Amino acid sequence: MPELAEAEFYRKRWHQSALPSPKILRVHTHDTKRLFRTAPASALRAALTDSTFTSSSSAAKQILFRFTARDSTKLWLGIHLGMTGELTVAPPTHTPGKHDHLVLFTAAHALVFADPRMFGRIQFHVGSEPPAWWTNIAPALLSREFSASTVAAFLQRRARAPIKAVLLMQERFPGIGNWMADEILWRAALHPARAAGSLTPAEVRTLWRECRTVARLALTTIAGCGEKLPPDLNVHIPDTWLFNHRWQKGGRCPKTKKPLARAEIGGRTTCWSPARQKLRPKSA
DNA sequence: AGACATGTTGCTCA
DNA sequence: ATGAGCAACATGTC
Repeated sequence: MPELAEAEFYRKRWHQSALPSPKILRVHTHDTKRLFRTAPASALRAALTDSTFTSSSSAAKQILFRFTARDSTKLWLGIHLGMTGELTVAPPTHTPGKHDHLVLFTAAHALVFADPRMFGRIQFHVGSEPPAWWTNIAPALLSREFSASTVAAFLQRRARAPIKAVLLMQERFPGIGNWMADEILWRAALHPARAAGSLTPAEVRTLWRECRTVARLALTTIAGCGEKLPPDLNVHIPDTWLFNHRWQKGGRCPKTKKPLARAEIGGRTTCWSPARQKLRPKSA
């Protein structure tokens, strides 16, 4: 389920387990074609073995783990979880399963990247400077650079596409995925099929604000505050969000209590509240 | 059995 | 050249 906040959740999970015992003793890889399409698995195994975990970050849907090799070379491991990727922690005796495509063994743990559908991606870089695949990620939703005017300009450029499709474009809305996009549009009271260019300046500003609010709420709710992690995903989402109702049969809008609608918009299944999100902008 | 899945990419057409 | 739409990727679940 990896969008922005889930990526951060999984990053913390690996980070907390790796930190006390940071030496990588052994590296296991499984699929070496699809997931490692930009990073040869053999080179990655050779470089990471006997390296030391140092730090980690997440940005958008991507997770970065930094290591230092024995000769003090810096190593950058990038993981994109795709649709079904997960980072878990197992005992050091863990026997990798069918979908465990990358496993890092320390003295205390096995750090497991599992991805049944293999839509994820593993990237790897050696060198003192951060790689382009990390630095090229668009400015975060919660950064200053993600401004209302930047959003407005982007919506103009994508004027004829449905706003739902535009919110999924990582080049401007890094980390937003299907559920976040629906949550944002629902809070902003904007119909997902509205053409991006049809939004009034006030609507654009509301959309911008709700992008930031949902990003902030998702991060604190799902990835937890500080270093305290919720035990599982999905447990702490309040019923006041659209999230808990969007896939339910006969689901109702938590604000209007009216039935939710579902249709394919922008190539993805979309859920919205017709009583709240109108196709035509309200006439003034 | 068949529909569907919280993502990206590469192709076609306008 | 740029943007919009869609099939493809690979596998599991309801």
